[in-house]
Amino acid sequence: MNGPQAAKWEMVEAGGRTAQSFGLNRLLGQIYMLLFLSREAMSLDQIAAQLGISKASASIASRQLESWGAVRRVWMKGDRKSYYAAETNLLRIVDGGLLPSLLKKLHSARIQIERSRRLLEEGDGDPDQKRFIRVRLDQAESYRSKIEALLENPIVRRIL
Amino acid sequence: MNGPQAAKWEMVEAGGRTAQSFGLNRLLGQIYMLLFLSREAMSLDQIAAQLGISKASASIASRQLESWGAVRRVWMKGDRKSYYAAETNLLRIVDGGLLPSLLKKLHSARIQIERSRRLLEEGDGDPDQKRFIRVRLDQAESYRSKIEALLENPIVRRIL
DNA sequence: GGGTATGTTTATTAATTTTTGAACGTTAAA
DNA sequence: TTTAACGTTCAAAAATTAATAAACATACCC
Repeated sequence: MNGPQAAKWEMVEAGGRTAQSFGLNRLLGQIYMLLFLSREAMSLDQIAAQLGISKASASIASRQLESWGAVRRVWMKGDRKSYYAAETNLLRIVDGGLLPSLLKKLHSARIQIERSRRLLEEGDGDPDQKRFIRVRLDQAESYRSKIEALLENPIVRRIL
Repeated sequence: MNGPQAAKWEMVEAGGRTAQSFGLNRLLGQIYMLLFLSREAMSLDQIAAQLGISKASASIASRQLESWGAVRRVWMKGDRKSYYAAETNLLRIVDGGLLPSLLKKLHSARIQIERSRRLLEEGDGDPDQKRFIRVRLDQAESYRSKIEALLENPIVRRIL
């Protein structure tokens, strides 16, 4: 194998391992890295062939990546195939998928804490126990909002 | 079920769902939340009983949490059982497990990029192709180091 | 020492996730 | 209107991960 190919393959494997280390499907990291290191956009067949996987798997994983904004579809004139290209701008990936998804989780965490607080106050029980849970729910909400503030902080964005 | 119990259970379930949404074992979120909302530390038997799981599962998950610094073992005088208590200080969890683990991943990413660059430069191949891969590896390393800088930035820590 | 209460490991089972080939639907060319 | 080239969906197979009971190890008590 020549230099570029060897380097690319090494990165593709590392991408797969990294994805797995975050609890994601290995293919997500592999496909992203493959596209990141490809000069031209690739069709599903090309992706599947390069990675030795079925077209079905390539299709599912590529659309997953697309939904996160990590990859985009490009159309070649005079070709019905759809091609995928990596989004190489980190901020665009962050804004287009990662950040919204984290903010959504933080939002539902807030809703959840509110719901629990309601259950706490509406039901009865030992006052001391109630007081304790109340303090902890407040603490949880305090951390939650700090994390939210962190994600939305312009200083943080500017570092990337 | 009374107020505190209902509120607690609601949070335990939410913790499990949140853990799963990050690709983690559901029990990790459930146990942490159970301990976070418990006034006293809990033994493995208590944890297992409350969540309706085996002691083996409770043991494995609790130690996992402990290794991340999210939970700590406390010893009660005159009791051979080991009890677990939630670490409720977010910064301590971040410093004691989360951050080190992310920094470790970033470190091995750097090693990986270096290895690929070596493979690229040592092997032969089309010069244009080589140049392209080189640019992308540089780009990857640039993003990697920015993320590292972000995680180590004191402003970021101060927000939490 | 023998007995008991622990936590951990292990081998197995159960559940979940990933992967696939084949069926399907769609589009556009022939 | 066929036919062919696609991408997607689906049901089943394969692989992985989670959960368990039982065996094991350890520390403590008598």
